[in-house]
Amino acid sequence: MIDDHRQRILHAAARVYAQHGWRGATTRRIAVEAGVNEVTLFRQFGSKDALLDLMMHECARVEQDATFPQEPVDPEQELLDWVTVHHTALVGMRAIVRQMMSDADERPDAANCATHGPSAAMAQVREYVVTLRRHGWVTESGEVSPAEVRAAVTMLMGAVFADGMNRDIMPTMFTQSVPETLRAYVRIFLRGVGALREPAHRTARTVECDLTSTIASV
Amino acid sequence: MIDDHRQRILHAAARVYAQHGWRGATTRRIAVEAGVNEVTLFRQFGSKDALLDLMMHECARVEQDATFPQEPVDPEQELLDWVTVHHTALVGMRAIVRQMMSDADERPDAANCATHGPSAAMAQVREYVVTLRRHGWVTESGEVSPAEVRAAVTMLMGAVFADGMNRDIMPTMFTQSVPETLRAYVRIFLRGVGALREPAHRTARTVECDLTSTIASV
DNA sequence: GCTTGCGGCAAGTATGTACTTGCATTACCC
DNA sequence: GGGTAATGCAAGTACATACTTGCCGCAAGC
Repeated sequence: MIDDHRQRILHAAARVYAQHGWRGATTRRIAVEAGVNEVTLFRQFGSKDALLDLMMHECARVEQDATFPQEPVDPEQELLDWVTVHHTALVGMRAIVRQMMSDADERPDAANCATHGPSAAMAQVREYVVTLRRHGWVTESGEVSPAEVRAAVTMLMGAVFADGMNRDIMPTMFTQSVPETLRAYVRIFLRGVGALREPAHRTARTVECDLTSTIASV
Repeated sequence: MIDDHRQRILHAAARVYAQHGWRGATTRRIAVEAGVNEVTLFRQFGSKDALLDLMMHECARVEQDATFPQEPVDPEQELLDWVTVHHTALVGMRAIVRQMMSDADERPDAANCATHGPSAAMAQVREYVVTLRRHGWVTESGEVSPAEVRAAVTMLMGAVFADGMNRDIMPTMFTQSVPETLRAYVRIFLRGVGALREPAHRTARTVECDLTSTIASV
């Protein structure tokens, strides 16, 4: 197959780029990594820049298949599952994302590629929060402003992003395991947006924010 | 002054490195940026690697002077002030931090340098949370586990980090202004750790997590 | 069987980069 | 005024990188 070579080169380019960045991803290194002759690389893609541009666009086309249910049943678990999928994906791509972020100045395409995934994910969570509200899981009363709900989504995404990106190089900042931490992120997020254990219109129960103990103490 | 030259070169190296990374920070570019002859650079520092290593260590020595009060009075405002200082500092350093994170693989020193600041900041917040608890601002009852409090600190730091690092290249993820967003982060954090509006031992009042409306509805 | 296209191989070109050397200039200290 | 140390300048060395060219082998299609 002809495309076999092209794919192998593209994947090799991604690996080398993830490790060494744009300048460090030399045609020689990519060729060695792909197990092909360096000249083949130029014959197939024209130039190093064209190859790396193509690699980046292919990279941006990768789609997440994590979705939220139309009808929320257990928000904490659903959010945790979703966050776990994205965290795992991010950890797998963190090296390449780091390179893209540092190359964003000189290669605008890199920024676009790195931005694509997170933006789509963000939109998903925002939509899920709307669903939660529609189903009565998120309180509508003035206690939590809509602006704060939006910021909460940003906060959750930012925390997951920072966790996935930095956990390996800043071990002192992450003393707990990934699942434990992610669950805490989700719980704090839900508490932050005033999500209830049960939809408000079904049963008027206590707030997730552990009203039980508080009310008991009052 | 002799050191005038050294300082100018070091600062120029930092600027060039922030924009182009290790490989892109060529001795020629640094020399032009510093307004000195390229040879001077070698005579002063020996080699490019020695110069950049020194620059990084100087960079890591920069200390934050933001502190928390011994006696918390208004946790939301105190945290907001602190977070704002760090966010501003991070935004000012985001270019160089991005480069350090992507160079972490090849230059371990870069990782150390980039890690130093955040680690110290993290420790400060952790300590402040302990202070809050000691002064009765953070509930001790089982509603929020200590593990979750620790994760909340990580979450807050991660969100601030991600905000400072990504706001410029992912504008779609940040629809609100910086002060607005930071305040929301802090409020969600406080709600997440179960911080009260008033210390528990002074007045048994409602929880920040808007118990007022909830209790009223019960 | 012959063409056609693709890939490997060897060599070469042009440019950039790190770093060196030798010499002239300048400024400061005694 | 002379010695000394730092700097600028011009040139050069050694190596890496992006990219080209020409030749050869090979496998598939007609």
